[in-house]
Amino acid sequence: MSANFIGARPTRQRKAVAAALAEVDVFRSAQEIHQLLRDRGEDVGLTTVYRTLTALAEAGEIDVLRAPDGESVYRQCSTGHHHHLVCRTCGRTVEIEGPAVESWATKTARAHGFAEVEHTLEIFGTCESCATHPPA
Amino acid sequence: MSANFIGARPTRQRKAVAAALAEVDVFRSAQEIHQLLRDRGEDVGLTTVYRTLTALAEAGEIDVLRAPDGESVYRQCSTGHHHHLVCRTCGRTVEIEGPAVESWATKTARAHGFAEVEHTLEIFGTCESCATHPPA
DNA sequence: TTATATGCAAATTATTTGCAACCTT
DNA sequence: AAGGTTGCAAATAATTTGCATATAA
Repeated sequence: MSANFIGARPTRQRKAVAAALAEVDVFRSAQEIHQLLRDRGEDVGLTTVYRTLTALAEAGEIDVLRAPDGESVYRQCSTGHHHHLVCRTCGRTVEIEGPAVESWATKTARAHGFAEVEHTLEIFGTCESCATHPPA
Repeated sequence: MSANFIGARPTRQRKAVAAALAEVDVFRSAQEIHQLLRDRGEDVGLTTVYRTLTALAEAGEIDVLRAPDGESVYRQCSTGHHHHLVCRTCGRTVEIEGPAVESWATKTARAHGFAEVEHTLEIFGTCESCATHPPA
């Protein structure tokens, strides 16, 4: 039904943020996206970038992750439950699934008397490309 | 060899922080620990609490986690690799192990060409006690 | 028109750092 | 005495909020 847009109004700035997210398979922070748009001449206020990302995340259209340094980073992902395999050097991300892990997590939690179980799982490593062509 | 202490000097404030950590099986933020010590009359500067927690974490004596709101929270854990099952209501934490998940994570990452693989995994739920006696 | 969206500036919050005074060895 | 340690105050940094202005419908 709905276009893949945010609220009721696909404004220039919202389209710009959405477009930036659509281009890469890397988790990006609000600050990075803001800078990226600025570099290409698309001026969007930092506040608006934050608001747009928050809205998209709440709508479930993008995934949020906490970078190890505490920044929130965003990425456009496929729908449904999945986890991430992230290159700690270039940030390239692969979506992965692990049905066995899902059931194990739920089972383990229940065994300890926990209900309404959720979990987070991220895998970090160095991707082949980064291992081969180390950064400058 | 080493006592379970931090740097070279077991000062009053470092002991106080270590003691506070030893008392509970809950992840606590620096701010919370600072307040807790203050309440019991053990005055320790917030800066020192931060520094002590950071040092303990780097020494591997405590675990750090990012609370969903971005705060860093700390807890004294057993040594060795493990994960956490955390009650989202009271914060009570159970340490869990999942050998199958470990190998799955590594295998999956390698299959995608990733090396030097690490992972993070936390399970959240509502513990029995909190489900039974809901908070005020 | 009219509610929604934007963006600047100011406020918040968590954490870090400069630096002088202090305490442990 | 000598160097690690402390803590206040100020500095950072990411993110949020107030509010007047601009804009999509």
